[in-house]
Amino acid sequence: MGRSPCCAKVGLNRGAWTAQEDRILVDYIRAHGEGGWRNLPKKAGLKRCGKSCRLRWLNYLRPDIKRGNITADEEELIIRLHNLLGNRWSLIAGRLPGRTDNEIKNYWNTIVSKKVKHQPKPSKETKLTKSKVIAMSRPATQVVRTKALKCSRVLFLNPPQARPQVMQQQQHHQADTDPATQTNAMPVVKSKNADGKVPCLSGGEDHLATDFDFSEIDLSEFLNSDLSDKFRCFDGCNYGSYNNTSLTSNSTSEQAMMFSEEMVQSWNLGGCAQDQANVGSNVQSLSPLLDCNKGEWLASGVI
DNA sequence: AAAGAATTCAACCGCAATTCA
DNA sequence: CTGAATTGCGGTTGAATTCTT
Repeated sequence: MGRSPCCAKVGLNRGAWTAQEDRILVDYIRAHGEGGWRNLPKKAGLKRCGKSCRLRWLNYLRPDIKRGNITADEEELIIRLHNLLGNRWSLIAGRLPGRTDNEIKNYWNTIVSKKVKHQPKPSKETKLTKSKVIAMSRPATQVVRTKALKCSRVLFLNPPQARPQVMQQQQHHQADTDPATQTNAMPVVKSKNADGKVPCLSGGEDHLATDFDFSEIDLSEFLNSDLSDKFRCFDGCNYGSYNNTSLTSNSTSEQAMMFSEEMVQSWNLGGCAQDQANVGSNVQSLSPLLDCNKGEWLASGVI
């Protein structure tokens, strides 16, 4: 016996939604909340398939939908995320508040893919960030992952130990409460190999930042390679605590984002320009890959 | 101004993943 | 544990709109 259809399609409206249908759907969801899509049309009095109602709500009627053109910053982020994640539109949309997966998918298919296709390879003189170079110089078809993979462990870069000059700045600004100028305590995250045999990506415990060249890591390639399975990630409960953020295996993706962003800010206080660029690029590249679902992490390419 | 071509994007479809009984 | 029901996702379609000739 095959799967039963999501709804009886006979007698249902199809095609573009009318203003009246929109109003009925919005009113119903305001009163009863989201979910129960299968029975929603009958209860709300709509001659629509439940799936259609869900799609209409998520892609168009939701109050937090952002209207207007995609900005240049958003486009850059889309390109970078697509380079890392492939056509996983919902994950990409999750990093662009107010944008829907459908919108981003359409935008990519109509605008960005053409731009990337016709993008000339950057010359040595062209000043581009590492992420831009990665995004623009690779074919869009390199990463093809149609579904997120669930993993039980997560790859995480071992942050460098605090540099002396950063520690001084940090003490200097300790009483500063202005968020625009506030500096944060350096994160101290120790790698811990469970059996001591599997190498940690950072190169081992107490590895100094100066000994570790972030520029040698191409995170997206790493995550998509067989190597990713051979490296051990942090297996302790606590990946690090920092300011008010503690990153654990139970952290939400928002906390992971905040954590990585704070680390970038903090690292950017010290080190040479190249260090800052490399660290920022790698950590920011990593954060979109992190997602949390009931304590289990999702990461592209790491199983 | 009109016709055809090209583009855009909302909506649909089928399948996979997840939840539920 | 199993199978059905439900939800979510990405690919595709086609009507509406815009552009070009």
